[in-house]
Amino acid sequence: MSVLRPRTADATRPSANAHLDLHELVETHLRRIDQRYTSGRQAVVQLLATSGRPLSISDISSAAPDVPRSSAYRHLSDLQRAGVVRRIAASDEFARFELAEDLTHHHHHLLCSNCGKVIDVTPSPAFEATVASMVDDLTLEQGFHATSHALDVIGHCASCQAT
Amino acid sequence: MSVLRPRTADATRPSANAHLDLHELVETHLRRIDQRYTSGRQAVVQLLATSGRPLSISDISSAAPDVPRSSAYRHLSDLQRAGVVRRIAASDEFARFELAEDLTHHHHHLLCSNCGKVIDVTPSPAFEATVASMVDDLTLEQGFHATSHALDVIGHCASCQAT
DNA sequence: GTTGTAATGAGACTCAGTCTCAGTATACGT
DNA sequence: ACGTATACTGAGACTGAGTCTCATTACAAC
Ligand SMILES: [Mn+2]
Ligand SMILES: [Mn+2]
Ligand SMILES: [Zn+2]
Ligand SMILES: [Zn+2]
Repeated sequence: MSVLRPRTADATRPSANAHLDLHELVETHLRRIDQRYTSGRQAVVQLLATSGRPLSISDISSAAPDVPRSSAYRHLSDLQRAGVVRRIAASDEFARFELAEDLTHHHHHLLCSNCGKVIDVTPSPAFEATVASMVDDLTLEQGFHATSHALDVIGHCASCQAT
Repeated sequence: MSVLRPRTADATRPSANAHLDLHELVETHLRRIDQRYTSGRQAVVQLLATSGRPLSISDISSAAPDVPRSSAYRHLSDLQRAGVVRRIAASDEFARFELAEDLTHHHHHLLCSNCGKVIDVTPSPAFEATVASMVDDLTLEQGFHATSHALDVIGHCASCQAT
């Protein structure tokens, strides 16, 4: 039983709490590769789930100082192997991490080329349908097998436009 | 006068050779920031111009062993400052470099998540118009000022599908 | 409890990328 | 042609995000 994520479920509303569902799903994913859902991993997943944006290792370290850096790296890598976490490359030198789209929803990123900030944006279904068919076209003649796509918008965030 | 790129122009056809145009354009960009277009920089630009795909430092080093690594890094960084080169993050840990779209044309990338290979693909104008308007939509409500976009398709290249 | 396996923390280590500095090349003014 | 200022270069030291090792600890199963 973890202080970080008390799992005392409210039995009267089995599926009411999205957080419980998320963590149970994560646990399933980990179990599938014979891994346990320990408190350190829970802490990392909890951070990613509530941040609203991809987090760097520094973000994670300062938000959860009790999780050692080397463990945080390993947690993220294990969670990635389990299909729970996705690593993304931002405009700066630091990798960012977010929950896999299977556990959240498909979305894209605005990357600030000045400060490195990454902002989540969710496009309309119509947009996505268009993108998907375009991706098929691009992909076909190269003998390339597409598994996903990423539409990044590069520019300057609101705070960096003051400069 | 460089052995790497003889600039003896054929005066009878002033604009017939695209390579000459490219290098003159690069020189202009460099001059704009008080930089010279030296032979090492020429070698790097020549490689990027003829490769047909983004190159890693290793690619560049093995294709031009006479250019020291530290100089190659510096050339790329200087050329990037001059707006001639663009750095892109692939699926692996290694950065890739390509000529800026101002000097070539707008295009996108297929990233192999297995071997890290990057393939250039050029979408239709209709596609691009769609993407551009979608980008505007995504961007508007965030107070974000977009300067460019990148549509990456992640998957497995033809050679890696045999596995 | 015993045993096998997974997880952890501390810190050594790797290596892509950056920085320093002494020496060299190039442009420009006279 | 010469002097001067500034850009450029190569060698190698250095940085630091990310990885690996290993001794120890937690967990799950029987
Ligand atoms: Mn995201
Ligand atoms: Mn490209
Ligand atoms: Zn910013
Ligand atoms: Zn491949």
